[in-house]
Amino acid sequence: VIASSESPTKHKIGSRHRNPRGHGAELADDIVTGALAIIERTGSSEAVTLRAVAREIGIAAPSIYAHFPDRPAIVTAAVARIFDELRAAIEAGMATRGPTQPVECLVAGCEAYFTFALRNPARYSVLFSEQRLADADYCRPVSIGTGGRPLLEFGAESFALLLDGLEACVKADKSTTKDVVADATAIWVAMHGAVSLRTALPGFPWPEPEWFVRRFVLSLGGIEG
Amino acid sequence: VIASSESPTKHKIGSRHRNPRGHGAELADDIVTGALAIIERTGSSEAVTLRAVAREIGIAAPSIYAHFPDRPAIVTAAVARIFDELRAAIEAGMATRGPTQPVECLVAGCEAYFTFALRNPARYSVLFSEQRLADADYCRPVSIGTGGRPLLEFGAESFALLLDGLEACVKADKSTTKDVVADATAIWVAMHGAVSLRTALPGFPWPEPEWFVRRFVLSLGGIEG
DNA sequence: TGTACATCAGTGAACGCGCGTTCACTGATGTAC
DNA sequence: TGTACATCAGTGAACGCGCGTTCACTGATGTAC
Repeated sequence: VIASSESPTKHKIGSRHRNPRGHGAELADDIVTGALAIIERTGSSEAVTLRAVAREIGIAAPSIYAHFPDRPAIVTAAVARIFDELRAAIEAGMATRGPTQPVECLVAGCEAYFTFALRNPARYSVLFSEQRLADADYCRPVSIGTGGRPLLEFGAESFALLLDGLEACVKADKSTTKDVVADATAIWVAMHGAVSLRTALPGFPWPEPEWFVRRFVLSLGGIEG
Repeated sequence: VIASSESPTKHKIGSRHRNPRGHGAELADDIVTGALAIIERTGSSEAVTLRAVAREIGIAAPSIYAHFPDRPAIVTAAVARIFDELRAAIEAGMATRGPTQPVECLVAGCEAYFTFALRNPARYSVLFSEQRLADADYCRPVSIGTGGRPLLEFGAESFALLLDGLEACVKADKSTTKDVVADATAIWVAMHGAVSLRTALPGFPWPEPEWFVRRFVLSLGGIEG
């Protein structure tokens, strides 16, 4: 048994320095970052075990308990970060079009959603993974806000961007939809199905992403019907 | 340590009789049935471990190796059964309409798909689970048959029913689609997104299934555009 | 200024568990001679 | 008809692994007096 050399598989053991006094909470950020790295590398949130995260960032496994009560809590924190990245991507996409082009603005936002999911398949797939949502407890009903808008716990801002985008089309007489929430939901689920199946079955002869997005937005959004 | 009483958690240990000579292959069926029971109970194909299946049907774990090389092979066999149930459900749905009602026939088939998924969420969720598809090896390209139809390894008959249904609408001048395969794909992914998100987020204020199905089929299929 | 003490930010060893997999085996049933 | 043998359909014990979780601990840093 060779004991002196460091194992190359445990790449980060000892690479981390103890946080100075009063900065202990910074480890929580590192834990989430480690979890994201594992999700990225394995493509699955199942691989985010306490021990794997500890290995990833070079700490002992029990140290995690000071910051997270259990495994799902780590994944939930990682998901919150991913939802924030997604929202930022959609906002950046929509910002490429001015308020005088509501249809193109909506399409650009949806294309940004699609592109984010295709470029970050591992990150995206965790967001609405049944596995994860069963671990966390998302069976309780979503409360409803003004205008019949559902108040989601996660992804609320992203869904609001979609609702706002479609509503802007209605106000500019570009959409004939009678139920913005229902039609936005239809656009969302269609895009989700497209990206998740595309990721799961990369060998299938998929249409171009742009074709999908435009078709979903225009057909399901009641635009140039 | 109490050793005499049978543990109530291992409900089926010893409940199974050895197959008669020449009927050893029948255990393979029981293994798949056990796997389906576990999928149904846990909602996940991850829970289908060799030991869990063995426990379920009352055999020793190593007995499985005579019939399946590894864990994913069991799940794949279970998935083949589920795809067959799905195809039968779609066929039954489409059979309620005659060939003179191609649009309603297509809608009925898609409603059957939707209903199957909502009534059997655990079974359905395994079919296109990224987890499972990563375990199996579905990254290789799907070959293309006549008319640009993809030749899927699983679910081919179900997808063919959708293609046939939409093509019948085109032939009856009910659909203006220019690309049957692409539009059928759009309908499929939209329905998949709807059922999988509905299952994952039961608390969301979802529209009625019938509304979703009709909207997807008519809008994305180029019917009464 | 010195020193005892409290707190913080973690660690290392150990536990019991379920897992995939291997190995040699068992006992019933058929078959060749 | 008897009997040795081959085959079939499994079993039971054991292995090493990674996991969540617990427990008592360590060592540096700040603080009260």
